[in-house]
Amino acid sequence: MVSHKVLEFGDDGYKLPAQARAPRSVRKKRIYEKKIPGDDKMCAIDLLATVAGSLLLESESSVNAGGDKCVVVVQNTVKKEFPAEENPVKVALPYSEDNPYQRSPRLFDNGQCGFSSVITNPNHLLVGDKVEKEVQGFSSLGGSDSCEVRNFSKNLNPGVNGDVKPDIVASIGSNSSTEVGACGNGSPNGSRDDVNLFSRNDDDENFSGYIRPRMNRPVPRIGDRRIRKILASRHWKGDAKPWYCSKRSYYLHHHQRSYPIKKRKYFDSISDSNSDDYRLQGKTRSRTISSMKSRNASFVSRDHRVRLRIKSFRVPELFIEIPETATVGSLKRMVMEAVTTILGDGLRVGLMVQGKKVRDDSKTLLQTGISEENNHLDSLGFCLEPSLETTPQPLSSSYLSEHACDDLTLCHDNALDSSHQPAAPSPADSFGKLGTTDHSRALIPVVSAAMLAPRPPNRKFKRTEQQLAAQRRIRRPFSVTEVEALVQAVEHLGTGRWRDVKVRAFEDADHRTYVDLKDKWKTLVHTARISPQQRRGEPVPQELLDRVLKAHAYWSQHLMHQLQTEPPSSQVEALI
DNA sequence: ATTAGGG
DNA sequence: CCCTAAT
Repeated sequence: MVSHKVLEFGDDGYKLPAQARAPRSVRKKRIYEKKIPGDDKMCAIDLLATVAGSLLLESESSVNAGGDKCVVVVQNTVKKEFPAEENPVKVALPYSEDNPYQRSPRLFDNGQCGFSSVITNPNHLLVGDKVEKEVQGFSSLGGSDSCEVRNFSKNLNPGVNGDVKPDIVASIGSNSSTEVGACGNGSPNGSRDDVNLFSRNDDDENFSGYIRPRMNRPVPRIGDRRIRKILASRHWKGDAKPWYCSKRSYYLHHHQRSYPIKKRKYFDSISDSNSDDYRLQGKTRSRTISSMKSRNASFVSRDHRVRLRIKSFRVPELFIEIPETATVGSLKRMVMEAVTTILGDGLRVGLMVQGKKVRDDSKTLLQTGISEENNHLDSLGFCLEPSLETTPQPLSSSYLSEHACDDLTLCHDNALDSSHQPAAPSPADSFGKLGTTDHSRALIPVVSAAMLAPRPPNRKFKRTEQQLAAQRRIRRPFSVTEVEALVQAVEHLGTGRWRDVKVRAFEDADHRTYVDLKDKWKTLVHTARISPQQRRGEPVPQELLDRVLKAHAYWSQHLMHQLQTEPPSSQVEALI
């Protein structure tokens, strides 16, 4: 097995750090960014089967919560303290004497940092400290060996069938008391044995990536974009060779060293694979997804470098309150229906490595740190999140789903926080309850209108520098080749049509947005105006800088003509 | 979704 | 690169 751990640079000469930020969920996919169909989709049925299968009544206990009901804890949990007044449950629930759901058990979320749902008797309303108490009680059951990862964002409509938006973190491995990822630092080593993950070298492929500005080079159009890219890469490989070595050495000597110490760790942990390599992406991604499709799936395929075995997903912490007189069968049914409801709205998979969400689907596993050598398996975690595609429209829906991931991270930080400040709950997202119409049959989400209000910013969980850094897209200096392509495009299109510039010259460079190009042009103009001594980074040929100034001047004069039309080629020629 | 400009 | 305001 050969692992690419040595620093290497693609033909375009720069290294891509491991933690390139994925597009935030908020960010819309760029229109020119093609999606690979079915990529991050999971079959809800599979998930349901999976989760349902792994649903375990790990600790079961009767808690005298008053009346004739008993409470069952479905999973271990570490108690999260939080101020009662911030407990969303305290918000008055739409319950009244004539509430149609009164006669039915209901299930709701207590608003803890993560998922926790309770099925209570009718007429029983948990409020503030009450919930706090019960939670405390449960936590003792779970012991200290487990930190349950949970986050269950619900979007519920008052009084009617609503949407349940689960954000479930699944555990990897068979150690049922160990959670990995989001909240889970409880048992750092617990999952190791249960996650098989190793890499092998693929002889057939090399993983250098190539930025390939299209410039005027026609690319053979084949249906599959990826294929096209592969061809493009190979095509360029030859062209790029001549300057590969010098580029590489340049970056070794200058760029790597010039990186802030803080960031340099990236380099150490990155694999050699360049994230610009399109070839790698489909493979690893689909592998990860598919491996999660079946419970206890084992992957023994030799065709992939990384093999993951995910024993099962785990449902979030789940509290159930049910009358003692209820039958075991009804309890089972209730749990099943609850899970079904949770999963009903469609899910997608989230990946966490060392407590940090990996949002960028285009990152390779190696870049993410998922490799045999540099594995972070201790903190490798998958979670189920509300599927954005399937996400229903109701008001808070988008809000909740957008922040579901953040909550996980926040939970994690809190779990790690020794000071253990009262964990501010996420008032809105974790709050909700499920009711049943006819005696533990269909679960009907119910929610108060207060839930629909946007969640106030949580100051206690201000994003840390690290988090912000992780969010930030990685810096990718423009290569001379790219600059050349950019200059040429601007010469033709002007400085106000960055979208066109993007399509024209950088369509295949997915990491270059038109904003990036615009910004680069801005800096290019600036660079061209300052003395060579003040310039930093890879030197841009003076010839190009001259063209930059020339084009900039030209288009400054011809703003009116910039509408839609290119200047006569003669002028362009003259421009160049 | 794009553009423009400040940070 | 990020973030925003304005289109």
